[in-house]
Amino acid sequence: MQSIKQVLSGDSLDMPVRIRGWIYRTRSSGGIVFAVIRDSTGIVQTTVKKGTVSDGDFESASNAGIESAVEVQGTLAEDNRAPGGLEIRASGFKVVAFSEPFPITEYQSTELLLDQRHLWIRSREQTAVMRVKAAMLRGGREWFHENDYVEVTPPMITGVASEDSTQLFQIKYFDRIAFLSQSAQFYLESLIFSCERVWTLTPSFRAEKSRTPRHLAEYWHLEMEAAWVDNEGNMKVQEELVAAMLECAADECPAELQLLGRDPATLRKIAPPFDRMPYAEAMEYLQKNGFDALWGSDLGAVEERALTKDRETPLFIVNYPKELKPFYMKGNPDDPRTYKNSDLLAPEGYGEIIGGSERETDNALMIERLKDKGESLDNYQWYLDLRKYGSVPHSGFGLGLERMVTWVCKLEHIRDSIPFPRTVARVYP
RNA sequence: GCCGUCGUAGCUCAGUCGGUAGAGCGUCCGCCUGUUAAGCGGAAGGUCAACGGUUCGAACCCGUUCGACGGCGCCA
Repeated sequence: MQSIKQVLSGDSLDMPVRIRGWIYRTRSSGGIVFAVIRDSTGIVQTTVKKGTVSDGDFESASNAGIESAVEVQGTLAEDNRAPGGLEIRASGFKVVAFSEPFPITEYQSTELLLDQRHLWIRSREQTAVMRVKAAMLRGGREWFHENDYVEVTPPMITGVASEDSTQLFQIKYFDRIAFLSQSAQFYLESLIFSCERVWTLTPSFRAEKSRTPRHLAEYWHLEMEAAWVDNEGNMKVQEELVAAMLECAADECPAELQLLGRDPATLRKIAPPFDRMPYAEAMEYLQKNGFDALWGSDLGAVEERALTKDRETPLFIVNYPKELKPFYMKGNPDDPRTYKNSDLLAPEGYGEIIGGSERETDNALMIERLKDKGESLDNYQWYLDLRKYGSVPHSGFGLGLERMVTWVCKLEHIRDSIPFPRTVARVYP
């Protein structure tokens, strides 16, 4: 048994081959059936002629509809009438399982594709996205390994909010209430005192009622935290990691990227260092371009698009005003109105993919900020402990994996970057 | 939370002025030995999202509800 990719790329011409997979398209013309077969690696046309195969096999081929599981043996032949110029001329055609009429046909609405998600993920586009995502993850994991980071496993059930607590999913936890994690950051910060450099990949849950092409209620969060690293060092990690993920995707999935409309060469060109633009400068740029960009206002989707739509490489926006960011970021001595933090914006207008900062080490400052926000200190006691016992400068960030995939795969909506998207309006299938 | 669009055959949609419900694709049957999500002939397939109202008469006008999608804000 061979994969379709092996059959098409090897030296199988005029040789006997055997494949198995699912019928992708089928047409018949009396005594000849054209069945295009799909497996996880590609598609190829097979031709089944009456008289060339057994009558039973011919009847099977005639009756098998789209998505029927089949096993075909035959000879690979060159033929310019075949899509792609190669086809398998069958000597045997076995149906492993006939398919009922497939619900997804030529015309599809968004609603149908979401309702039939468990079937739609068989599509070539979705398959390509999954492979690109896997390659990106492998590139990232290897980069962390080569740079002496320890992969750790924080909890996903938590009793404390690291962001706005209205955005947490509540769960029943025995006889009390707990929350689904929206960030592993506090746990990673705890772990740097032993491992020094840690990273993790976990699901994060956000109960924001966001209805946009950039939000999921459940997404995969790639987070890193490292001791002895300042904000600039934090950005170096980000750009090297992103470049490593892009390189692996370009190396392992050139065909998948092409299918999705992404030229792998544009990814290979992206190398550190990425441009750094202070928040203040970004606001000036926006004002010159007709935006009402006042100091202290956040960058919305439109602003992020304006800043990056003509760029081919990601852009760091650094030193945001304190009122826009959470309490645990390190103050910026060069401009006390701001933090030592960065957001990384994807190019081509795809928006924010990473948020990170150097962390505050002064408990008094953090307590003051929490009180200003009206937060109860009780939830943060263990976190504040971390600054009492040998606190060190440290930094970290969180990367929204699906946001990065959306950019890399040129997707219109983040839901296509994950097989079973969880959004405000949908938990099925 | 706010703004907007849409619910008609399995799917994608049309449906004029309020007057007995339409097409293409898919399915089923028949024909076809080079098709490119083929072609030709035939058949089956409908709670017009739900409920209420106006009217002699409602897919169409009005109201309510439900569902889906698009956008904003917030975030990764």
